[in-house]
Amino acid sequence: MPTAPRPAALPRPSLTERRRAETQLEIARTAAALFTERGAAVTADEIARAAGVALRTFYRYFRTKEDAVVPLLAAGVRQWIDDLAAPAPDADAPSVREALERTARRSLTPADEPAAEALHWTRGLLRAMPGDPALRAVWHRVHHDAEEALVPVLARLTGAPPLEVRLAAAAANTAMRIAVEEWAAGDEAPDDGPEGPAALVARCMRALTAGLPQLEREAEAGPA
Amino acid sequence: MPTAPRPAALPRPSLTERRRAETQLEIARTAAALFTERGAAVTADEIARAAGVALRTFYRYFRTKEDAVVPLLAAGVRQWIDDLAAPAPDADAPSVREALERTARRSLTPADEPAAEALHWTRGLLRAMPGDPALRAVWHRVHHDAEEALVPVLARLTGAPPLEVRLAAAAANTAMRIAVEEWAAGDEAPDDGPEGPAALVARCMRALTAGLPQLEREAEAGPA
DNA sequence: GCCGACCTGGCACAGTCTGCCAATATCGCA
DNA sequence: TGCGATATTGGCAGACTGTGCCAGGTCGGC
Repeated sequence: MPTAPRPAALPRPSLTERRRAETQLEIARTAAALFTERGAAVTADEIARAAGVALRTFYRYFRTKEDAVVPLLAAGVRQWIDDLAAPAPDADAPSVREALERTARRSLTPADEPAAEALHWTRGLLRAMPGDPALRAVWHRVHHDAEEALVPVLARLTGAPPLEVRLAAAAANTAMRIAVEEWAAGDEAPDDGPEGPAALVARCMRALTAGLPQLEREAEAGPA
Repeated sequence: MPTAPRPAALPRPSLTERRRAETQLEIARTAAALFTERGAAVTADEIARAAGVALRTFYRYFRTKEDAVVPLLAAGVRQWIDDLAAPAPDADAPSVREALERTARRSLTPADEPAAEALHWTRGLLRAMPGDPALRAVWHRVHHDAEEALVPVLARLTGAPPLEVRLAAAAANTAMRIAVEEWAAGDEAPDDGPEGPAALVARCMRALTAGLPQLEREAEAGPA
């Protein structure tokens, strides 16, 4: 994860560090813009030039061409998990399911400009994915990492045995992924419609953590 | 999907076709062997030479280097979905959940040599994945395709609305993925131990489709 | 025996990604 | 203010990936 995990107590990220972060974000933005409009056809050199850096520099910021969009795609998920991991300040402890749903909602309701921007680019990139397998691979890698990061958090929150924790992490992560995918596939013009991503993720989270009653009904055999 | 979808009613796959399939499987085996022992370091040229074909020929069978192992990784999943899609012959229609669990079990209980071999290589490849992101990407791509293939099948079986169907497909697919991953991570010497993949997938499927009660319990806040 | 379809291999080439070195900017310290 | 330590940047060479193109070989039908 390229986003620096600095101790959060330093008011001065050392100026050089800030420039670095700014450069990285600038490359990410450029890459996202190019990918959304031309798909897999864009070359690493193009991204680098458009972002105003040399090709060699680009590869110092990102290991692969597609990695350039990871900061944008991972922003929401990262905030979600961090939020979930933070001990609830004053709210009396709800069930873990409620905590998952609440934090997921919050992570999909952009609070500041960067969050809104990341969500916007995520939508654009998701729409470009059907035609670009490599881009889809990044999306799945982001969620694979999220699933792994979710495990220790849920282990602490539930105290359940390892396999159950993994399944819970996978279920929660899947709810988040599908909610965002479905939202991005929809065609509401502005970024927030009647069925925004936050509302969707709540429905998905509830369905996946509370069980899928549709599967228990007797199978109504259709025609051959 | 490289595996040819021929009509199943032809006893003669045309000899040339058989040679082709044999060559493809041979390349896949070779690639799996090399990947399991040396990880991402193997080159496409090595795989091709070891399989006895030219580099150019290798790329006629597979679009990318890692794609070479897809026939092995996808075999089980493919059989699972086909089995689920086939109308139950004589058994009285159980719930969809039971059908999912039963077919999943069956797909992880190798019936013939090729199935056992695919499972064996899958295990080896999964163990090589932590050190090889590209290999992990193939694994996730296989499961992404499986999730998509599952949607129409579950739509027919349940008659549920689109979003619920997608969630059910994702849940079932996740159960399968995690069961195999956990089985591969275990250290039972032979291919089948006390907790084989079939038993594991049954547990995972039940947990993910019937709900996760652990998440509903009050969160027992641990120490800060 | 000839012809067309297909598989195969070799070659050239654009693109990806890395190692190495020189030039430049920044920071800490005297 | 000036100097050395450190870090960022860019250019270049090179291995590897993946594709288009063309030539040679095999198998089938006419």
